[in-house]
Amino acid sequence: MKRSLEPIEYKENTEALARFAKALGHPTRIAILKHLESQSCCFTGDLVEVFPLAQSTISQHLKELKNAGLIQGELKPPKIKYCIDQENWKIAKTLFQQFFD
Amino acid sequence: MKRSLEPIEYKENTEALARFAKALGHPTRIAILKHLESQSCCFTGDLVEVFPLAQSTISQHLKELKNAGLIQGELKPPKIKYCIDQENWKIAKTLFQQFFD
DNA sequence: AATACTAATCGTACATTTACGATAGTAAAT
DNA sequence: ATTTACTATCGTAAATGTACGATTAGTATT
Repeated sequence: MKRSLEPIEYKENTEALARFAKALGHPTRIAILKHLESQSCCFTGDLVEVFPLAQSTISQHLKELKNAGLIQGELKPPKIKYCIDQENWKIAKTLFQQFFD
Repeated sequence: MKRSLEPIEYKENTEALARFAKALGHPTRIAILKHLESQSCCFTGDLVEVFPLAQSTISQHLKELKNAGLIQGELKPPKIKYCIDQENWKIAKTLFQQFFD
């Protein structure tokens, strides 16, 4: 490829919205977030039982959601309790609201 | 890979939301949609002038947005006028609203 | 019929994503 | 100090995404 270096500069909100959207761009991650919303929190193991996916795959999806800032993990040894990151959740919500008018 | 065949079945709304989110998961496509919202409509050529991307790349992004149902193209020879697909736009808006409560 | 204009599609290269099993890490309990 | 329980990370394979230039296709206009 001859991918143009010096990547395009978009407005910060555009980049942020795209990042959130990308994180939401897989049904498993949507389902995980819905689950977190209803349960308010849960452990990795809970999800592994709910979804027919390998533990490592679930963990990978959780990592992406965490990187996007949509969830946060709290050490509850030997488990890890994942919750919605309320602050960023609100930001994402606002961005999508604004975007759709 | 040993990708598990027989893909997971999610609720229709979950799949739909993920599809929309995936289409929104790139800053260029967000920017294109914002442009369409402000102009209400535009031609492919307009976008090629606005973004420092090859014409084929823009066309590719438009195709994805069209496949996701977010935009629709109207033949206006020799150009093609793209507009937001209001019906699906409303559906997407509702899905995101519901998702974020 | 030939030309001009616009946009889609093709072919290609590299990056990223998604999935898996296997392994490593961490903290409590024995 | 070992063992146990849970989760992250590594390594890998295949699919998908993103970008480009070149080509093709479609629709007036000449």
